[in-house]
Amino acid sequence: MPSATVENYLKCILMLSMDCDQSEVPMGLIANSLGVTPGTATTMMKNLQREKWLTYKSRKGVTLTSKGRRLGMKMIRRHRLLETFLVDTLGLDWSEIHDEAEELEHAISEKVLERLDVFLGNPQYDPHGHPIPTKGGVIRKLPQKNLLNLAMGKKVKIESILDQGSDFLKFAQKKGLMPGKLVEVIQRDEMADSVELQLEKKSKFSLGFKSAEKILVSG
Amino acid sequence: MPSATVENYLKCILMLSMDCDQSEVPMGLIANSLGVTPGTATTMMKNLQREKWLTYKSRKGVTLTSKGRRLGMKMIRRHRLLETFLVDTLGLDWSEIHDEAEELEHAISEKVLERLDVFLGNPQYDPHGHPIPTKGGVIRKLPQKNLLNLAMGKKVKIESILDQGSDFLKFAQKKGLMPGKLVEVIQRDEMADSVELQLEKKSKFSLGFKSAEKILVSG
DNA sequence: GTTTTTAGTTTGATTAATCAAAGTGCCGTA
DNA sequence: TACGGCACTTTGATTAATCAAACTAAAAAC
Repeated sequence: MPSATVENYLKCILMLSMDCDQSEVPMGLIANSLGVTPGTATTMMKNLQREKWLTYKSRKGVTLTSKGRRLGMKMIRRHRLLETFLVDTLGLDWSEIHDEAEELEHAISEKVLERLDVFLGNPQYDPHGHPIPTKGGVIRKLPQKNLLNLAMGKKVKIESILDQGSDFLKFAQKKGLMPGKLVEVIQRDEMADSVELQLEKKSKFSLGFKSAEKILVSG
Repeated sequence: MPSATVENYLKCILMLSMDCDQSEVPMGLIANSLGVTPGTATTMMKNLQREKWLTYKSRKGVTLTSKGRRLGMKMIRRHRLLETFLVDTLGLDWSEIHDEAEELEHAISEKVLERLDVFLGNPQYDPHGHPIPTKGGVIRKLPQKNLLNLAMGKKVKIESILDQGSDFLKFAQKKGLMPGKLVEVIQRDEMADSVELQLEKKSKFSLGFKSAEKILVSG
């Protein structure tokens, strides 16, 4: 059985390889997103390679093996199903569930997870709009469009929020930036580095480029 | 934050002190019930003493401090609420939930636990009939009567099963020995070391003394 | 094409939890 | 009161995960 630490490394590497969209993930990103020193990451990569979770090329980065990808995907599935449970069943706020799921995902067994999946009605997306991988490890793609790269003056539907931080999520909720809501970009100011938004039945407000990029939309 | 290991030691010591009904718990019992060597237990006790979870007297045993008792009780509460959830909500078999809860109890936060408690309707007993401590750490006493020390020829209600082993629980379920069921001891054979039982709408069967002692009853 | 910077690697040490095996204190029996 | 045996303690070693800090390779800047 892989330790919780191993599970975390593999989930992290899989997620990084999914957004960078290239299989070789550099040390720096890994160390940074797990909050460990670069030396720790290097040492760990060698151990993970020894156990065939990934292949490691010195000063290049790592690539998951299929065994590694499978475990990483399993962890994402666990995490997102747990988040869904915490919000839908227990009624927790979507800004406070990430850390809870982060712990529980290492403790829940396959059997309990599959029961939970049935209990929740086989949800496709978690409360933040992130796709939940199937048991077999298949995951839907996220939309490419966001509030920054989008054509102005068109009403679109919010699909997903790419930030797990409690502060950002609290803010997003207050403003109504949640999956399913309709929104229109009514202005874009390159100098001010911000876009102006209009949500249905809400007053206008603006969002910096960096934040706007985190809101994925469709339609 | 105490580690999962510390949580396990304290829960174990509290449970031992509750059934031996004397505060000083000897090393041997602890090492044995946690499956570690005596040396490991001794070393650990010194560390736990350093952090004020208990007091340790060399070659005598340990006594929990109130801080230690509080944590131990919290773990029992978590364990039993989780078992209740696994059976009542997810529909797992009562023989397979102990080990699942054993893992989850270290990962669930206070906040999630209290939500779960509300969701389950503040249950008083877990699926095996064990009392669930309150949030404040108060726990009901188990009945003293069991199928061995009981007067014969009297119909009594099963309250609790004192064995977490999957095999025994599967057997008990098959025979109908579950909390709430009515049972009568119709014979007792000292030589054969067994009692003969009659459950409502079931055929007679017999149980060894050791097993009969594990079935607590009332009435 | 050097030099500087940045990213990554190595090394030596630490902490928590464990074991095996050698050592010790105590209790009961003779 | 001396002896044996059992319960407990000590010691030395191991494993996983981590860090700080010294080191090195490769990429960027000049």
